[in-house]
Amino acid sequence: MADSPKRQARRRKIPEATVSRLPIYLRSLLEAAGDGLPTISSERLAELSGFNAAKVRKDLSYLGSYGTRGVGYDVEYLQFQMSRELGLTKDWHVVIAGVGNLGHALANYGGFSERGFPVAALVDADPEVVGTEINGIVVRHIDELPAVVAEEDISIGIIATPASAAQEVADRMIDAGIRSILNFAPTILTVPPDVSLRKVDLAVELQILSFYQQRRSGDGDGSASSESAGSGRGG
Amino acid sequence: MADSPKRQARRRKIPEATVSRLPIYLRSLLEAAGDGLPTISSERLAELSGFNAAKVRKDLSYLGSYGTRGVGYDVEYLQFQMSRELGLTKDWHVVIAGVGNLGHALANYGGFSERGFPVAALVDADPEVVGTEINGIVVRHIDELPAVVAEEDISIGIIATPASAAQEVADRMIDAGIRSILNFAPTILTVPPDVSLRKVDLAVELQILSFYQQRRSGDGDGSASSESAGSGRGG
DNA sequence: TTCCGCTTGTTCACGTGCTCACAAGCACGG
DNA sequence: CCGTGCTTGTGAGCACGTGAACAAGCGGAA
Repeated sequence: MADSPKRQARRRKIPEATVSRLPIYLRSLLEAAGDGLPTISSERLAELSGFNAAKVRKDLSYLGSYGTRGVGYDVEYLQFQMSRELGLTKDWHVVIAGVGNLGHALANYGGFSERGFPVAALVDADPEVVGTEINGIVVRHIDELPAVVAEEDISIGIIATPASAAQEVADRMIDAGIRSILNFAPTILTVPPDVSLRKVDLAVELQILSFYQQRRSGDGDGSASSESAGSGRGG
Repeated sequence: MADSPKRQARRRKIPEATVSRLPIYLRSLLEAAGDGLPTISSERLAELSGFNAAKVRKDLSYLGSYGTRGVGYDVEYLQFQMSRELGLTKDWHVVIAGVGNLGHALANYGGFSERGFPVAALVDADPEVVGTEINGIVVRHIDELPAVVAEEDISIGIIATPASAAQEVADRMIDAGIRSILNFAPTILTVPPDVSLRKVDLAVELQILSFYQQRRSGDGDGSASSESAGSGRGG
């Protein structure tokens, strides 16, 4: 399907805040598709995704004019366009570095493959675990990373090592050609500007919750709503 | 130690973006404490935490004037004040709902207790797993949640169930008196405004990485750095 | 005491993101 | 064909977060 030349706004830069919401919209569309309705309004999509309708419309407008006024958005078509934009038309192979508690769980977690991110390899530095098999994948030594990346066509690296090893693992991943890294280790990583880095720190999330709970207990103040998606719509 | 009455800016509301960075600063301070230096400059703290010095100073100023011009911040004192502000002077007991792959891993993950969030209870709906023991904790049935919360003095709930069960589990947690929830299920939860909700969606993080990688491959454009907190930061 | 170097705390200007409000535009009925 | 109802797409104003720049202020040296 060629680009419809209606508007030239296509392919312009999409705000970071919008990008972080696109996956939520996509998930909501999948839900909506189950209802059998051919189209969906921005208001309904807002309900499903936990944002407000105006934000939904503005976000979707960055992708192009895929809606029909008076009707809504074609569910299937929007789903396709969004998948394409997010690069989900192909699978992205993932390597997990560090097969401790967390790495082990991630390797067994089915949610990745389901959503197009199959775990294709596991690496670790401990000779004790190298060679063991998890969920059908044999753990290899981290020294073999460049070979593993090439063989398995890896694009994304997940760091699930202790904090002390994280930076070195990141460096090795980058050397091996990986340009997208998801870091679970509770430490700050430094990467070149052409590498995308995101981090998930479980303890930090709990500490943020702790802050607001503390405030609520201490003050008589009631403002404690957190952030994105899901904060209470009192309805 | 009573509040110094120098400035009345104490106890003012702290921006959400700043709150999400406080745990990072605190972690950096712990690192810095290992160096033995009694004080730390905003520049050094910026280096350790991955932000810039101006942001660090502004963030810290929300907590009060705890620095000394020409010298820096007293590491130990700042650490104490920040812990107090984050509510980390006491342990917060956590219950994990859903003992599947992820819940199991979280229960075994030592990082929580270490940082003041001991996992005090596990609940599940599956009679098959109720009664089994994980990391010294016996899994109880989710119907017992109110009793569990009372007995173990639980303040924070972690949802590690399938998406389909997440909303009901959240409702039950709130009924049981929990006011802080961390959601790992890939779905939008609705909670009353007096409940804090944060979410971690692993697949979403990968999809965001996928977006930037896709862009880099497709376009000749090289802008892809991320580094949000949790929204997100985001961060 | 006075001067000097250093680092904080704060102010200001800017950019990004969010919300509101409404014109544009499509489908459908008469 | 034309009017009506409904929903998108977008422009403008506003709130929030960020970065640079600088005055305020502390400690130490002379």
